[in-house]
Amino acid sequence: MLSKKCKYAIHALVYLAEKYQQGPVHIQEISEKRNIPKKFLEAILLELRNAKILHSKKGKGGGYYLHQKPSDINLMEIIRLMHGAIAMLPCVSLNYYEKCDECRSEKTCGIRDAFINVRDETLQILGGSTLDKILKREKALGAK
Amino acid sequence: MLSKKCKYAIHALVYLAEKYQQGPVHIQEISEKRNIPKKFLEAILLELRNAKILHSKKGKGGGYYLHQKPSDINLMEIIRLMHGAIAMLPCVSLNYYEKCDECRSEKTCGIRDAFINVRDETLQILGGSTLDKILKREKALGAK
DNA sequence: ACATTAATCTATTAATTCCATAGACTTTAA
DNA sequence: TTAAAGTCTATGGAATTAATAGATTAATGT
Repeated sequence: MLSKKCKYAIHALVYLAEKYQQGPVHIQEISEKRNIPKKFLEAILLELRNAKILHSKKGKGGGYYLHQKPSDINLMEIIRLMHGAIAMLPCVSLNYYEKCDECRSEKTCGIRDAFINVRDETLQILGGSTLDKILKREKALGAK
Repeated sequence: MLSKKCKYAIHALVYLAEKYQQGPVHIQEISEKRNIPKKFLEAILLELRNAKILHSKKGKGGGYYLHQKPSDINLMEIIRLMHGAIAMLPCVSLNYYEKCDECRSEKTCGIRDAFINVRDETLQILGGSTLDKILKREKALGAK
């Protein structure tokens, strides 16, 4: 299951995608509109900013806004950044690889194979889920 | 990421599949051969037994053994039992459904769709990964 | 009947991760 | 120069996960 942090990040980014090219949006607004604890959201947005997904502007009239186009930001990268590995086992993770300490030999492990397939399918789907697609879908479903 | 408990369960079951129809195997042996803390393993095997995946026999010559054929036990059911939901969001889980409290409306949520696809692909793969296939693969890869 | 073997049950503790909040500091615009 | 808003550091609590300890129960062979 994804962490709250990660879900909050996705919701916040979708919200910002909706306001793309409309100037900075402040934390307070996102926090209220999407029911995310403000202080927690601060930390999340900061991290997204350090990852160059968001830009920010301090002071009056400041706030956060997307650094990239909504069509260039996808769920795969958001999840990797905010949650960590996407794979179900550390030993099949591309970005967060670690040796499974309960395994004897990766070469002869019959279990990894299935999890490699799961990983690849998952990356495929999440990598193709961009913010603009999510937004389009919400509009099609009638979200206000 | 899967919990250790779940990984231990998978390894123990593969070990027992290897000894299928060769009589009860005791906890101690599985624990030693697969580097699983004995006491922790006890609890795991007990749970698998309560779920009718294993049978047990007490006393001298006792131990655990598969209740079903290795071709009838797959990773999907093991994970659901030992780890919980397979979906990445509670609101798209088939067996552990819960409303996402940070979401406003499931009907108009543009995010769920991708996670439903991930879930379905994952179930497909894990559901087809049976103990006997895992064993065959290990033999093919040259595990002793 | 008895001793031994091995699973079962009940508690408890330790470690880790996750979620959330507090408060001081910095930058920017009006 | 004052108010608005992001930035940084630190901390606390809750929940979950991992592991251990000790007593009990059941089956088996002699």
